[in-house]
Amino acid sequence: MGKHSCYHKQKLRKGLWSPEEDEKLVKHISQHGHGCWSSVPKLAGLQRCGKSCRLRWINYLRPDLKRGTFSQQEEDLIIELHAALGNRWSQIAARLPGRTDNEIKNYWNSCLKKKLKQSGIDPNTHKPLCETASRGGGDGVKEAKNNDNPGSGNPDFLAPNAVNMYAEETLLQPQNPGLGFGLPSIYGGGNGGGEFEFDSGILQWLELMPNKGVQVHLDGEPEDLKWSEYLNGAIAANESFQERDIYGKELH
DNA sequence: AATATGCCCAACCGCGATTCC
DNA sequence: TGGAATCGCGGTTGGGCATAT
Repeated sequence: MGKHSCYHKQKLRKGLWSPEEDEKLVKHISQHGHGCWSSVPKLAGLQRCGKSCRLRWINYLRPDLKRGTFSQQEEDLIIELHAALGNRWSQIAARLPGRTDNEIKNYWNSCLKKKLKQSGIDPNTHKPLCETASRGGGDGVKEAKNNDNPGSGNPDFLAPNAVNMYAEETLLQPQNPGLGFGLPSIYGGGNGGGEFEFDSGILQWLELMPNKGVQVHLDGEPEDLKWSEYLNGAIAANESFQERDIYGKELH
């Protein structure tokens, strides 16, 4: 079978780190850098494996970590990035300074997924739940493995009705030269809105995202909302989502 | 007040990718 | 060039805390 775990090699400590261990690790890395992780525990005087030391440093001890609750902007960005990248937590984390992939992954699994579901959106596909349910979709991480991530090349990735993600045109101007493709539309749909398309410029593209919003159509009039505002509205309108749109307007 | 249940999050595990020798 | 060592990622687990009963 697979490679055996480093924890089996010798009597190494497992579980939560003590303040003393943290102190040793921080002291060692601040003085010498981490170098080769497998040699860190020995040099730092720790009964841990290198892998555990690396994880502890990256997820908890690094001085540039932000910690604390996620801001609304961060939350928006995670949702947007997840829609584009799927469960590529390290890539998502790279776009959120001071946050770790583990932290984002946990936040997604414990909080954002739930929030999206409450708003009637499948957190795996970012499609309306009624749509995914009709295709025999369900829940859970397992599905994410089935190449069902949006942004991982699924050509079938369509959008919730009446919701258009848009990028403000101004963002496509001077500071972002060289973008050779049109306005992105994660959630196309509505009146013939776009399919989910992007090319290798996806990361450049995502740099435009923070000011992007959601366009909802109320009584035929488009209204621009921030993604977070859309989500909150959607959650409030949760109960009738299947029959009505997020603001209670009947579908069909 | 005691117990059960649910949730959050730090840490572990397994595996593919990359680097080293 | 191939095998071993190491790194890094994403999924999963389990301990501890909060809330419900």
